[in-house]
Amino acid sequence: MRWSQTLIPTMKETPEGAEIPSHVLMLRAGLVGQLMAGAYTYLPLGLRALRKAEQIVREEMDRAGAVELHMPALTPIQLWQKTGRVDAFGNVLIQFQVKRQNRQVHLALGPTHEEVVTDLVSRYVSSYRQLPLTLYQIQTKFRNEERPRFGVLRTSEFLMKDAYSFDTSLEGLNQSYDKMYQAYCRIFDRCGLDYLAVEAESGPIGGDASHEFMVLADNGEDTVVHCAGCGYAANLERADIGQRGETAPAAASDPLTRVDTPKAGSIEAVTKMLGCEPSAMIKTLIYSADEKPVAVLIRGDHEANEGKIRRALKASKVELAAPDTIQQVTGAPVGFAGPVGLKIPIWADSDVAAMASAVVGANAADAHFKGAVRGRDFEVGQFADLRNAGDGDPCPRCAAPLALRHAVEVGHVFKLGTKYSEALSARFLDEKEQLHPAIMGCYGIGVNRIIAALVETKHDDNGILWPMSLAPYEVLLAPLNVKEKEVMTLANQLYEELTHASVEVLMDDRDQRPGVKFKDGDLIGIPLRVVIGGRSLKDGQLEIKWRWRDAAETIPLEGAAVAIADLVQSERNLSHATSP
RNA sequence: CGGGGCGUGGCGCAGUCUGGCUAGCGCGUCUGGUUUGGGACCAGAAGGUCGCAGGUUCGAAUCCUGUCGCCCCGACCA
Repeated sequence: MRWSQTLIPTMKETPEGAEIPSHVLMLRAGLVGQLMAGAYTYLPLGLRALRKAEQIVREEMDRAGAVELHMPALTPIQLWQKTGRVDAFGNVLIQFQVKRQNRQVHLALGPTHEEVVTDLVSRYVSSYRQLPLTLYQIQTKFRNEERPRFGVLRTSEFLMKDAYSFDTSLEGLNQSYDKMYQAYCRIFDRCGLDYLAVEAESGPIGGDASHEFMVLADNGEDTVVHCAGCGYAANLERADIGQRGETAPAAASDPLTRVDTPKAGSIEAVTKMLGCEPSAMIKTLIYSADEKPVAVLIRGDHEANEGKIRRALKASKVELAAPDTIQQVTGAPVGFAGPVGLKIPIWADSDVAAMASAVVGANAADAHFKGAVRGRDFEVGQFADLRNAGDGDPCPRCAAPLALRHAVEVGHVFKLGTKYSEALSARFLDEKEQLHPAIMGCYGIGVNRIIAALVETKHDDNGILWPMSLAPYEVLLAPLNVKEKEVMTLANQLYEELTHASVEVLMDDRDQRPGVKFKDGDLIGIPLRVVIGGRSLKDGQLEIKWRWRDAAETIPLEGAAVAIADLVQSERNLSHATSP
């Protein structure tokens, strides 16, 4: 492609509103353009990178035995009603009605396709002989994000590879899952991403096992917990915490004292007023577990984890109680709950066990207790791990300190079980003529996020550092002065030769000064730059430079196309190990 | 949904507090010329409903009311 004939609107300055590197660079390099919040046009350069990521995903899915199909993004609302996900998705599901002759048709844009694919399988699969089967598609998904952000990292419309496996047994599911897991590793390796496969919460979608593929990045929305000692890695939502000293509280001599804490309904306000540390306080959170109130005690400097609470209580639904429930249960407004005198079941995080005496809410407006001692002033029904891990907490496997890191989720695999196959009657007959729901797994990759995560993590001060596998073009041909006949004759000849050798070449044929071409070239990050003109040409040489190296080299003009094509080929063959 | 910030030629900004000539600056664009190894220089030119609507005023980019949009923090996120 000749630069003058395509659209690569590079920008010298950072557009207003772009803050994180991927957003800034994708806009500045002319990869994407914004239409509105959460909706971006993929410009020619960005689309090429996206297509490359898509193709890598497709190749590895095919290699893993998955088969591609394409389902409609337009779906009937009834399908979502059958599985109860109209409510589960809520405002995220984009719904609308259209008129068809004399009736209204209620539709939804697919945010994911468990329903559609399961419905499909229920129509065509009826025998164990047809299973296992893994179907996938690469398609635009629609989710009405409450708040799109971070440029292309979180948008309302995005390209997703979604795969669904159907098996006759749990062993089968495990095999299908492992195949996808391995395929994901190959995909992200080929894309040159530094990723971590972490244990993840499978969420209300159901299922018993789940992994997320995370690219570590400071601007990532997710938090993962990682143990450098043994390699344990998990999403913060899911991360277990190692053994904590559940020692009995020291016999405290402090009396239980009621103190006035007017309007201090938060940990921060109380610590300020009483001059104590958050770690000397106990937060008393009133949850509604399957509609029944329960108190959960968490040390003041810790964060409650609803998933852990739900599992500990063996409840199917847990949420913070409504203010009026709290008022009714504690006799106080939100912010002043405490365990002393509470009549509902009391659970506590393990760390609460080791607290000698604590500051707690007094179950009365504008009041707290100092010197509350477990066993004397209140009792805890049961202890469990109910909080988020923190930096330095012990690893659940090896007890080494855990580290918290931000990350971008690029892929997610999980075992679904039979939730959808039961709801939508995707059943098969086994060899004993028994009817069973298919056992499902589902596997997603955010294709746009591959690109955004790559840019986010692989750049320098001058621009993007594409790996060969995702680069919009492999070679940037830069004739320094397009008005010199000799230079352009050579450039055109090289362009033709390289193109015929199946090298993807972008030729900067703009009538611009060298500085402009170099700056733009670095910004868009094409791996190999070939300069024609100037000093080197006088000596019968071309200058070549890898984007990620500081120094340029020269190669003889004679046989240059072959030499460059060889360089490109060898770089293509490398894994990401040597590219950035 | 709560909190904060911002809307002025294609891009980045000043001007708004304290209303007052023809709305400026840098980049980019166009024309002509000189240049050509890290975002050149000279001369000339085009390009604006100051987000939108209403109000106050002799007079509004500027003050008031409403509204739309974008960004950030938080809540939410199968």
